[in-house]
Amino acid sequence: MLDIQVLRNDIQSVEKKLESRGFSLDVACFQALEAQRKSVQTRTQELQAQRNAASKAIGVKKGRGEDASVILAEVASIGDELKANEARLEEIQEEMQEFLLAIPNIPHESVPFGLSEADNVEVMKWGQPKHFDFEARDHVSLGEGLAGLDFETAVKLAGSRFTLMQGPVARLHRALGQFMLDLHTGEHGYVEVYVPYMVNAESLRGTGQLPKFEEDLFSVAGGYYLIPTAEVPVTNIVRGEILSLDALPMKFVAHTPCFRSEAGSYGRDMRGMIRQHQFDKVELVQIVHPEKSYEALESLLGHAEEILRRLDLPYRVVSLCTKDMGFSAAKTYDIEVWLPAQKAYREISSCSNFEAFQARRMQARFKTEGRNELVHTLNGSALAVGRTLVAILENYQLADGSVKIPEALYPYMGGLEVIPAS
RNA sequence: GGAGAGGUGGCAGAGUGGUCGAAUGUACCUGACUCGAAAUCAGGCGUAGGUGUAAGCCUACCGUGGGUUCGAAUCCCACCCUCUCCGCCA
Repeated sequence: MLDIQVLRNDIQSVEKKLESRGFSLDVACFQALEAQRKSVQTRTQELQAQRNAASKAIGVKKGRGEDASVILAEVASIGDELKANEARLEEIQEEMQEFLLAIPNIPHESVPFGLSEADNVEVMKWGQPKHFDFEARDHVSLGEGLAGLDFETAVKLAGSRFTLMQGPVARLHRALGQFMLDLHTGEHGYVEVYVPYMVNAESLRGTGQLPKFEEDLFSVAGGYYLIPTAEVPVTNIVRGEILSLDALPMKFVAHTPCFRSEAGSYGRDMRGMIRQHQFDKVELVQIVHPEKSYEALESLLGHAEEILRRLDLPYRVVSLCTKDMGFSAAKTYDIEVWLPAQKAYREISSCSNFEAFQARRMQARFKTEGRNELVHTLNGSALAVGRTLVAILENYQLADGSVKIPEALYPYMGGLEVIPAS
């Protein structure tokens, strides 16, 4: 959510900045609402003050045993107008809230301008895409050859966009989650958290998934939603809190499944486990002082990259352009890993600084001299576990269809160094 | 699932229709005293919003949402949550 004061004072410049992400801000609507709000609110508060004064006077008179019928008659005449004004004010404020909740974040000045994915800017590249002296197979073919990935049975169990993993491949998947958690807690200073996999609507509003993107979520009985990312429960830890200055920065890591309806992506990535309704992810979240958030974004990105380096997987980092960024982000880096079968870099992590956008929705603040200030929030995948598994299968494949285990994972694989083709 | 108790400021804890945004204690901040500290004394100390150049003034908030009333922390209704006991369960 944007600061309403900024909209009041300088809506033109906000409009211009949002244009760069392809969002057209309805300035006239805002100004009309704001004008109404101002007059109705002023009048309402005036009437409330009158009523309060009269009620107080009645109390005083009655306390003395005097007659209060004159004032009572007076205050009765306020009643209807007050009620009407209060009701109207509430309507206007709700409308205003809805309006504000639907506005995306303003891109940071360092974000490249662009109107499509093609305008994303490559920031750096690490490692050499491997070439094989045989035709590289994709993870679906490899996984089935290892008796490790079974999409047909997953369809029977649940439907499309689910995976059944078995044997060493299932173990490799588990190993990856463990490896990532251990690295971030052991070397990068994150506190491991275990969180609910279902959350309420308020949490989703806090991080920006609601009210605009309900169709991307799975909702379940009882008013809960399955989390689309650990970002939601983890970031909402600080919702409604006023933190002490020395509590910052807070750094959390969580390994959770994520559930996404993938509405609107029919036909995209239907093959394999690139795009699933359920996938595991290790998520980093930082709650930081506003002056430190861009520093924090770079370090968080580095923490995610470190996983790929230790696994020796070639990748590149791109800075998303204005149009391609998510709703809540002020700046986003994607990390893309090399997939030999697709001969392309594919997204495996997304690291974003939300500045105060989520904090304002959540009312997450910290105490400074004299007043309370909104924190900045950041998060990033480090990494998407399923896609990392895909990357390992494809990058570590051997000519006979067996797959080597990255050395960093040996301790987690009980000595297994190669998953043999069956 | 059954029975009971309860949700008030950072914490503890009063307040059951009226000058209550809320006593008191404690924590915290400032000042005095002190060589310094402790103790003591004085003052300050919630959040959000409106309005104003400002000082300030005003409004809302006592789990949440409704209702009754001139007036609600206090009365009524619904919901949420916490605790205790019983049952069940990983």
